[in-house]
Amino acid sequence: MQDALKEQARFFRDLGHPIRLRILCLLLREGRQCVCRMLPELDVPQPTLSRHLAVLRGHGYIEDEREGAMVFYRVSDSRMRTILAAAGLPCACAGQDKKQLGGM
Amino acid sequence: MQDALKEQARFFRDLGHPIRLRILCLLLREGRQCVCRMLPELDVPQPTLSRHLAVLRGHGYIEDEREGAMVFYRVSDSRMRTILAAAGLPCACAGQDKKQLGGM
DNA sequence: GACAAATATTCGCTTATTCATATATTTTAA
DNA sequence: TTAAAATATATGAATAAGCGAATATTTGTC
Repeated sequence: MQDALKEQARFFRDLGHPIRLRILCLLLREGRQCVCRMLPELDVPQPTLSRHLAVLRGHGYIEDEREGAMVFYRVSDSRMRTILAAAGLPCACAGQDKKQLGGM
Repeated sequence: MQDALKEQARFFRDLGHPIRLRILCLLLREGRQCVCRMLPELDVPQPTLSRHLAVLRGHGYIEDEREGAMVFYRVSDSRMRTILAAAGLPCACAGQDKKQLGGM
């Protein structure tokens, strides 16, 4: 019962980092993106990006698909767009359409 | 420009604590509540509650009104109910009406 | 003014997060 | 099988966030 609360709290803490917010915004906008293209756009050290991706992936907010040497990520948590938009992040309002593209 | 992101991130981090989530849920449900009534319901040490209230107050999510020896709090951030509901917190769905009661 | 109730703040300590640097893994291509 | 590109993980140090215990502040009452 209290465990649900702890999980909700972790959810918000996971969102509570500028780089992770930028990753989510980027993915919501683009729908699907590989790390090598996020890297120059986000302009952070590669291990840093990778670690933040691991946090988001580890808790199920994003999913990865390997394609050859590249790994593509996309947002897999349906709450994400609504929450980021409700919080006032402009990124989360746009790109709603691209989400279906790139898919199977 | 990046400062807005840092502020958004802090917003989520501020939400990222079980006690603070419980405080917000309680206030959304009750509309307005004094610390002395939150205390038994949340069942945490008084200084702990006070510190978490200070975090929420300091960043403008809640507002306090002193009435004699008691201090009443209420949610002052309009995003809060939507966001907590979108994140799946059940508390945030109820009590929508009580918000106007207890007013001046 | 003295005291009690309600609330807030400070202090030292512990735990969690984050970062930078180095290194490892996986895949493609030669 | 060697090399290079893409991505991930490990390590140790720095910073932030948390708690309990003690103390301070404000208000009402006598």
